[in-house]
Amino acid sequence: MKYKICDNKIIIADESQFCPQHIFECGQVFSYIKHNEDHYTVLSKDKIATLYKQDDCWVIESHSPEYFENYFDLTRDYTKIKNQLQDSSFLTNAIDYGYGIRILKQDLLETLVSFVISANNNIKRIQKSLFYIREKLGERLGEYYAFPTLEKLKSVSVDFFVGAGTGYRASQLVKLFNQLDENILAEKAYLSTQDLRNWLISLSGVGGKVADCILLFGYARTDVFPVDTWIEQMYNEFFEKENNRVKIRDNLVAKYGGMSGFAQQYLFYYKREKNKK
DNA sequence: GCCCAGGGATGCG
DNA sequence: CGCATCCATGGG
Repeated sequence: MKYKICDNKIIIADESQFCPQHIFECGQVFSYIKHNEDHYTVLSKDKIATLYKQDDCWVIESHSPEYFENYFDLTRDYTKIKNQLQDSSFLTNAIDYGYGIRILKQDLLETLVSFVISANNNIKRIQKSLFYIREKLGERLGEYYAFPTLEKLKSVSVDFFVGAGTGYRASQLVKLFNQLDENILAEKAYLSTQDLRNWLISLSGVGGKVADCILLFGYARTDVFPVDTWIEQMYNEFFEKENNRVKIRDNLVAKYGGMSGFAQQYLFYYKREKNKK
Protein backbone atom coordinates (compact mmCIF):
# COMPACT_ATOMS: atom_id res chain seq x y z
CA MET A 1 0.00 0.00 0.00
CA LYS A 2 1.20 3.47 -0.83
CA TYR A 3 1.76 5.86 2.05
CA LYS A 4 4.29 8.42 3.13
CA ILE A 5 5.64 9.57 6.44
CA CYS A 6 6.56 13.19 6.99
CA ASP A 7 7.42 14.39 10.48
CA ASN A 8 4.62 13.28 12.78
CA LYS A 9 2.15 12.30 10.06
CA ILE A 10 1.49 9.23 7.99
CA ILE A 11 -0.53 10.02 4.89
CA ILE A 12 -2.51 7.29 3.17
CA ALA A 13 -4.13 7.88 -0.19
CA ASP A 14 -5.57 4.40 -0.73
CA GLU A 15 -8.81 4.02 1.23
CA SER A 16 -9.50 0.67 -0.41
CA GLN A 17 -6.91 -0.78 1.95
CA PHE A 18 -7.34 1.50 4.94
CA CYS A 19 -10.70 2.44 6.42
CA PRO A 20 -10.60 3.42 10.12
CA GLN A 21 -14.27 2.61 10.64
CA HIS A 22 -13.71 -0.94 9.44
CA ILE A 23 -10.40 -1.30 11.28
CA PHE A 24 -11.74 -0.12 14.65
CA GLU A 25 -15.24 -1.56 14.54
CA CYS A 26 -14.37 -5.08 13.43
CA GLY A 27 -13.92 -6.12 17.06
CA GLN A 28 -10.17 -6.48 17.34
CA VAL A 29 -9.54 -3.39 19.47
CA PHE A 30 -11.42 -1.58 22.24
CA SER A 31 -9.42 1.51 23.19
CA TYR A 32 -10.40 4.05 20.57
CA ILE A 33 -12.71 7.05 20.35
CA LYS A 34 -14.89 7.79 17.35
CA HIS A 35 -15.37 11.56 17.24
CA ASN A 36 -17.18 11.31 13.92
CA GLU A 37 -16.94 9.48 10.59
CA ASP A 38 -13.76 11.34 9.65
CA HIS A 39 -12.06 11.65 13.03
CA TYR A 40 -10.79 8.96 15.43
CA THR A 41 -8.37 8.73 18.33
CA VAL A 42 -6.72 5.40 19.11
CA LEU A 43 -4.75 4.42 22.20
CA SER A 44 -2.18 1.62 22.20
CA LYS A 45 0.05 0.91 25.17
CA ASP A 46 1.44 4.38 26.03
CA LYS A 47 0.99 5.82 22.54
CA ILE A 48 -1.77 7.90 20.96
CA ALA A 49 -2.66 8.56 17.35
CA THR A 50 -5.27 10.84 15.84
CA LEU A 51 -6.77 9.86 12.51
CA TYR A 52 -8.57 12.32 10.27
CA LYS A 53 -9.47 12.79 6.67
CA GLN A 54 -7.88 15.51 4.58
CA ASP A 55 -8.19 15.98 0.83
CA ASP A 56 -9.39 12.42 0.23
CA CYS A 57 -6.45 11.06 2.23
CA TRP A 58 -6.34 9.57 5.69
CA VAL A 59 -3.81 11.14 8.03
CA ILE A 60 -2.43 9.31 11.05
CA GLU A 61 -0.94 11.93 13.35
CA SER A 62 1.24 10.86 16.25
CA HIS A 63 4.48 11.56 18.08
CA SER A 64 5.43 7.96 17.26
CA PRO A 65 4.73 7.50 13.55
CA GLU A 66 6.99 4.44 13.27
CA TYR A 67 5.08 2.75 16.11
CA PHE A 68 1.79 3.23 14.28
CA GLU A 69 3.29 2.23 10.96
CA ASN A 70 3.87 -1.16 12.54
CA TYR A 71 0.61 -1.07 14.56
CA PHE A 72 -1.49 -0.62 11.43
CA ASP A 73 0.67 -3.15 9.56
CA LEU A 74 1.05 -0.67 6.71
CA THR A 75 3.61 -2.66 4.74
CA ARG A 76 1.17 -5.50 4.13
CA ASP A 77 -0.69 -5.63 0.82
CA TYR A 78 -4.36 -6.26 1.56
CA THR A 79 -5.39 -6.23 -2.09
CA LYS A 80 -3.47 -9.46 -2.49
CA ILE A 81 -5.05 -10.98 0.62
CA LYS A 82 -8.56 -10.07 -0.52
CA ASN A 83 -7.93 -11.54 -3.97
CA GLN A 84 -6.72 -14.80 -2.47
CA LEU A 85 -9.77 -15.06 -0.23
CA GLN A 86 -12.21 -14.19 -3.02
CA ASP A 87 -11.15 -17.34 -4.81
CA SER A 88 -12.31 -19.54 -2.04
CA SER A 89 -15.92 -18.50 -1.73
CA PHE A 90 -18.89 -16.94 -0.13
CA LEU A 91 -16.54 -14.44 1.51
CA THR A 92 -17.19 -12.00 -1.35
CA ASN A 93 -20.00 -10.09 0.36
CA ALA A 94 -18.12 -9.84 3.64
CA ILE A 95 -14.98 -8.55 1.92
CA ASP A 96 -16.94 -5.99 -0.12
CA TYR A 97 -18.53 -4.77 3.11
CA GLY A 98 -15.36 -4.56 5.22
CA TYR A 99 -12.98 -3.69 2.38
CA GLY A 100 -10.79 -1.40 4.52
CA ILE A 101 -10.09 -3.82 7.38
CA ARG A 102 -6.51 -4.31 8.52
CA ILE A 103 -5.42 -6.58 11.34
CA LEU A 104 -3.61 -4.56 13.97
CA LYS A 105 -0.37 -5.48 15.70
CA GLN A 106 -1.33 -4.65 19.25
CA ASP A 107 0.57 -4.56 22.51
CA LEU A 108 0.71 -8.06 24.03
CA LEU A 109 -0.19 -7.26 27.63
CA GLU A 110 -3.00 -4.94 26.58
CA THR A 111 -4.38 -7.53 24.17
CA LEU A 112 -4.23 -10.24 26.81
CA VAL A 113 -6.07 -8.16 29.40
CA SER A 114 -8.60 -6.92 26.86
CA PHE A 115 -9.62 -10.37 25.69
CA VAL A 116 -9.73 -11.92 29.17
CA ILE A 117 -12.26 -9.18 29.97
CA SER A 118 -14.07 -9.87 26.69
CA ALA A 119 -15.23 -13.36 27.71
CA ASN A 120 -19.03 -13.65 27.72
CA ASN A 121 -19.18 -9.84 27.70
CA ASN A 122 -20.31 -7.14 25.29
CA ILE A 123 -18.11 -4.66 23.46
CA LYS A 124 -19.53 -1.52 25.10
CA ARG A 125 -18.83 -2.83 28.58
CA ILE A 126 -15.39 -4.14 27.61
CA GLN A 127 -14.50 -0.66 26.38
CA LYS A 128 -15.81 0.94 29.56
CA SER A 129 -13.75 -1.37 31.78
CA LEU A 130 -10.57 -0.79 29.79
CA PHE A 131 -10.95 2.99 29.85
CA TYR A 132 -11.51 2.79 33.62
CA ILE A 133 -8.34 0.71 34.09
CA ARG A 134 -6.34 3.16 32.00
CA GLU A 135 -7.67 6.16 33.89
CA LYS A 136 -7.08 4.77 37.37
CA LEU A 137 -3.74 2.99 36.83
CA GLY A 138 -2.19 4.44 33.70
CA GLU A 139 0.19 7.32 33.26
CA ARG A 140 -1.53 10.51 32.16
CA LEU A 141 -1.01 11.37 28.49
CA GLY A 142 -2.67 14.74 28.08
CA GLU A 143 -6.37 14.14 27.67
CA TYR A 144 -6.08 10.33 27.89
CA TYR A 145 -4.16 7.69 29.85
CA ALA A 146 -1.59 5.03 29.01
CA PHE A 147 -2.31 1.36 29.47
CA PRO A 148 -0.84 0.45 32.87
CA THR A 149 2.39 -1.47 33.33
CA LEU A 150 2.26 -5.03 34.66
CA GLU A 151 3.71 -3.73 37.92
CA LYS A 152 0.78 -1.33 38.31
CA LEU A 153 -1.72 -4.03 37.45
CA LYS A 154 -0.17 -6.27 40.11
CA SER A 155 -0.43 -3.53 42.72
CA VAL A 156 -4.24 -3.59 43.03
CA SER A 157 -6.67 -6.20 44.35
CA VAL A 158 -9.79 -7.98 43.12
CA ASP A 159 -11.99 -5.14 44.40
CA PHE A 160 -10.38 -2.74 41.95
CA PHE A 161 -11.29 -4.89 38.97
CA VAL A 162 -14.81 -5.41 40.28
CA GLY A 163 -15.03 -1.63 40.43
CA ALA A 164 -13.87 -1.56 36.83
CA GLY A 165 -17.00 -3.53 35.95
CA THR A 166 -15.24 -6.74 34.98
CA GLY A 167 -17.58 -8.86 37.09
CA TYR A 168 -16.44 -12.39 37.79
CA ARG A 169 -13.39 -11.87 35.59
CA ALA A 170 -11.86 -9.70 38.34
CA SER A 171 -10.40 -12.67 40.23
CA GLN A 172 -9.16 -14.22 36.98
CA LEU A 173 -7.25 -11.01 36.23
CA VAL A 174 -5.52 -10.98 39.62
CA LYS A 175 -4.45 -14.62 39.16
CA LEU A 176 -3.34 -13.85 35.61
CA PHE A 177 -1.01 -11.01 36.65
CA ASN A 178 0.63 -13.27 39.22
CA GLN A 179 1.40 -15.74 36.43
CA LEU A 180 3.27 -13.10 34.42
CA ASP A 181 6.58 -11.30 34.69
CA GLU A 182 7.78 -8.30 32.79
CA ASN A 183 9.00 -9.82 29.54
CA ILE A 184 7.37 -13.23 29.45
CA LEU A 185 4.84 -12.37 26.71
CA ALA A 186 7.51 -11.10 24.33
CA GLU A 187 9.82 -13.99 25.16
CA LYS A 188 7.18 -16.52 24.08
CA ALA A 189 6.96 -15.05 20.59
CA TYR A 190 9.47 -17.55 19.18
CA LEU A 191 7.10 -20.46 19.83
CA SER A 192 5.06 -22.11 17.10
CA THR A 193 1.41 -21.12 16.95
CA GLN A 194 0.39 -24.43 18.49
CA ASP A 195 2.87 -24.24 21.39
CA LEU A 196 2.10 -20.58 21.99
CA ARG A 197 -1.61 -21.36 22.03
CA ASN A 198 -1.11 -24.11 24.62
CA TRP A 199 0.94 -21.79 26.80
CA LEU A 200 -1.67 -19.02 26.60
CA ILE A 201 -4.41 -21.44 27.59
CA SER A 202 -2.47 -22.22 30.77
CA LEU A 203 -3.06 -18.61 31.88
CA SER A 204 -6.00 -17.66 34.09
CA GLY A 205 -9.03 -16.49 32.13
CA VAL A 206 -7.61 -17.70 28.82
CA GLY A 207 -9.38 -20.49 26.95
CA GLY A 208 -9.25 -21.47 23.30
CA LYS A 209 -11.13 -18.51 21.88
CA VAL A 210 -9.33 -15.84 23.91
CA ALA A 211 -5.99 -17.49 23.06
CA ASP A 212 -6.83 -17.30 19.36
CA CYS A 213 -7.62 -13.58 19.68
CA ILE A 214 -4.29 -12.89 21.39
CA LEU A 215 -2.47 -14.94 18.76
CA LEU A 216 -4.15 -13.00 15.95
CA PHE A 217 -4.30 -9.44 17.29
CA GLY A 218 -1.11 -9.50 19.39
CA TYR A 219 1.26 -12.06 17.94
CA ALA A 220 0.11 -11.53 14.31
CA ARG A 221 -0.52 -15.27 13.80
CA THR A 222 -3.03 -15.51 10.99
CA ASP A 223 -3.34 -19.31 11.09
CA VAL A 224 -6.01 -19.12 13.80
CA PHE A 225 -9.78 -18.62 13.60
CA PRO A 226 -11.35 -17.26 16.81
CA VAL A 227 -14.87 -18.66 17.17
CA ASP A 228 -17.25 -16.60 19.27
CA THR A 229 -21.03 -16.47 19.37
CA TRP A 230 -21.22 -14.46 16.12
CA ILE A 231 -18.96 -16.79 14.16
CA GLU A 232 -20.92 -19.73 15.53
CA GLN A 233 -24.16 -18.19 14.26
CA MET A 234 -22.57 -17.45 10.89
CA TYR A 235 -21.26 -21.00 10.62
CA ASN A 236 -24.67 -22.46 11.35
CA GLU A 237 -26.22 -20.16 8.78
CA PHE A 238 -23.81 -20.76 5.88
CA PHE A 239 -22.25 -24.17 6.50
CA GLU A 240 -23.91 -26.70 8.77
CA LYS A 241 -25.56 -26.99 12.13
CA GLU A 242 -22.80 -27.42 14.69
CA ASN A 243 -22.72 -26.23 18.30
CA ASN A 244 -19.24 -27.47 19.17
CA ARG A 245 -16.97 -24.44 18.82
CA VAL A 246 -13.80 -26.53 18.75
CA LYS A 247 -15.11 -28.43 15.73
CA ILE A 248 -16.17 -25.19 14.06
CA ARG A 249 -12.68 -23.78 14.61
CA ASP A 250 -10.96 -26.92 13.31
CA ASN A 251 -13.13 -26.94 10.19
CA LEU A 252 -12.54 -23.27 9.44
CA VAL A 253 -8.77 -23.46 10.03
CA ALA A 254 -8.66 -26.51 7.75
CA LYS A 255 -10.50 -24.48 5.12
CA TYR A 256 -8.55 -21.22 5.28
CA GLY A 257 -5.13 -22.26 6.64
CA GLY A 258 -2.72 -19.35 7.01
CA MET A 259 -5.45 -16.98 5.78
CA SER A 260 -7.82 -17.91 8.62
CA GLY A 261 -7.32 -14.77 10.65
CA PHE A 262 -8.13 -12.48 7.73
CA ALA A 263 -11.21 -14.48 6.74
CA GLN A 264 -12.39 -14.41 10.33
CA GLN A 265 -12.23 -10.62 10.58
CA TYR A 266 -14.25 -10.02 7.41
CA LEU A 267 -16.88 -12.53 8.52
CA PHE A 268 -17.13 -11.30 12.10
CA TYR A 269 -17.55 -7.67 11.04
CA TYR A 270 -20.10 -8.49 8.34
CA LYS A 271 -22.19 -10.76 10.55
CA ARG A 272 -22.18 -8.42 13.53
CA GLU A 273 -22.97 -5.25 11.58
CA LYS A 274 -25.80 -6.95 9.71
CA ASN A 275 -27.21 -8.14 13.02
CA LYS A 276 -27.30 -4.57 14.42
CA LYS A 277 -30.04 -3.71 11.95
C1' DG B 1 -38.17 -10.88 34.42
C1' DC B 2 -35.61 -13.03 30.61
C1' DC B 3 -31.98 -13.32 27.27
C1' DC B 4 -27.61 -12.12 25.51
C1' DA B 5 -22.79 -10.48 25.16
C1' DG B 6 -15.94 -11.69 20.88
C1' DG B 7 -16.36 -17.88 27.10
C1' DG B 8 -13.75 -19.95 30.95
C1' DA B 9 -13.37 -22.73 35.15
C1' DT B 10 -14.90 -26.41 37.57
C1' DG B 11 -16.84 -30.80 38.65
C1' DC B 12 -18.80 -35.07 37.37
C1' DG B 13 -19.29 -39.36 34.67
C1' DC C 1 -12.01 -37.21 27.05
C1' DG C 2 -17.24 -34.88 26.65
C1' DC C 3 -20.70 -32.54 28.90
C1' DA C 4 -23.45 -29.46 32.27
C1' DT C 5 -23.49 -25.78 35.29
C1' DC C 6 -22.13 -21.59 37.22
C1' DC C 7 -20.15 -17.32 36.88
C1' DA C 8 -21.20 -10.72 37.36
C1' DT C 9 -23.24 -7.19 34.98
C1' DG C 10 -25.56 -3.88 31.96
C1' DG C 11 -28.64 -3.39 27.88
C1' DG C 12 -32.43 -4.77 24.89
